Amino acid sequence: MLSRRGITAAAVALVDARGPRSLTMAALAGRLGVAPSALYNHVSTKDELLGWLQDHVNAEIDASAFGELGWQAALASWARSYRSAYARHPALVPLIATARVAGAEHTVAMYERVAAGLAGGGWPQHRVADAIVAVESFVRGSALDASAPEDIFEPGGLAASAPSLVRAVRARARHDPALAAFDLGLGALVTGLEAALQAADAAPTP
Amino acid sequence: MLSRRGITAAAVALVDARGPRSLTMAALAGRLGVAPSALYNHVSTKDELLGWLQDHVNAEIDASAFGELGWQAALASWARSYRSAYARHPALVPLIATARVAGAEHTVAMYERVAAGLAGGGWPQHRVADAIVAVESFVRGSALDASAPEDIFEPGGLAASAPSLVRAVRARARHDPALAAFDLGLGALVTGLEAALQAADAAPTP
DNA sequence: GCCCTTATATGAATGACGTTCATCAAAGCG
DNA sequence: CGCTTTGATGAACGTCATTCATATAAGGGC
Repeated sequence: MLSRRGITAAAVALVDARGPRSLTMAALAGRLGVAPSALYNHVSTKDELLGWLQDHVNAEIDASAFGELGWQAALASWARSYRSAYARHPALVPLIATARVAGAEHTVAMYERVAAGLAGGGWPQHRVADAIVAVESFVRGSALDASAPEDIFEPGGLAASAPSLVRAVRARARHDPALAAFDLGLGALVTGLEAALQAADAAPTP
Repeated sequence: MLSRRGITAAAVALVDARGPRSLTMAALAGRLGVAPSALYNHVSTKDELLGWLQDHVNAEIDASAFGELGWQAALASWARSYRSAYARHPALVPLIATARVAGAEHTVAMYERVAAGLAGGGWPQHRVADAIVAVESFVRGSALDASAPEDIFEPGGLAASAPSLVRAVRARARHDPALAAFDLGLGALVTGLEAALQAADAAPTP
């Protein structure tokens, strides 16, 4: 029988195997051996299904480092796991990147752990959400970048007008350049957040 | 007569006024006083049109601070302008965030200026692209965040299981929290990148 | 001024796709 | 053993991107 779990798993498998455009209600039903209309007894809309997919991927994110490590290392560990989860399903990224859902079970649980970790690590209450959003924005943007074609920076016919860009792209690391950019940015972000926290401690606002 | 310029302008106006879902080839043609099939004499696919829209928004981004200011301030200025451009068209974000196009005129020109600015500011050639991607990922992620509904963090029925999250959300700035998160993250990113550059200068890699 | 080429608009048609609905079968329960 | 509920079915609908044969108008060479 159909279930949220089974539908979600089939959808993920379908997208992983055949790409984002192949996720149609008909194809999904086919993979489940069922008529398309049968899906609507369990999910009310395709957008809702996309929300399920997002929460399913978010469930793979490991935020357990909070409590074991300092907030800096834990935040970095969370961000890396976050990125890995999306990198494991690159074809899913364009589908779920723009679909943000409130109240999804695993997603809320993840935020809770991060928020508790930051507050416990000394972050002032009114900056916790901002810090989460900042890091999450970076991770999601990086996931988007990693799921894009690799030749994004190729200037094509405009190469002559963009010599510095061409030089920079040529000098880039050949192996997984998206990951190199992520590591650089994540390290910078955590370093900078630590500096911001210390500055705030020195001159606290009521 | 139809032109790329006119089609792009009409599409942007349509999305700004009526939302992303309203951008259909039929609606766009209607706004231009023309039959839908006429559009295909000028644009070969809707995806290509989305690429035009992205380049059009990117054309609004101001990267002129490079050369006038130090790379840190210039990078921050560029990022802020980047975010503003997308914030001016929030309904466009979900349409163009995932559509990355290589070789778009204004986009390449923008990258060129940033790459030249970073290289001129002392960045080693092989890290320039990574720095650009890191900042851009953050900005695009932030744009995605800003275009999402504001109640994303509301845990709904799961509030009882997420006390730290609820506290953090309640303590957030009431006025434009997405901007507060962006400012925190951007400041941190630039600070951290400066530290990374200095560390690289101290121990250079061949 | 006339023909020919080229560029562009048109309207009808096509094939996906998401979604709805009346119908039907099976399972659980008294 | 009948009733109710749950879930599956197949046909239908409306929307959409895209194609194509056709028509029209403009421009250039003679």
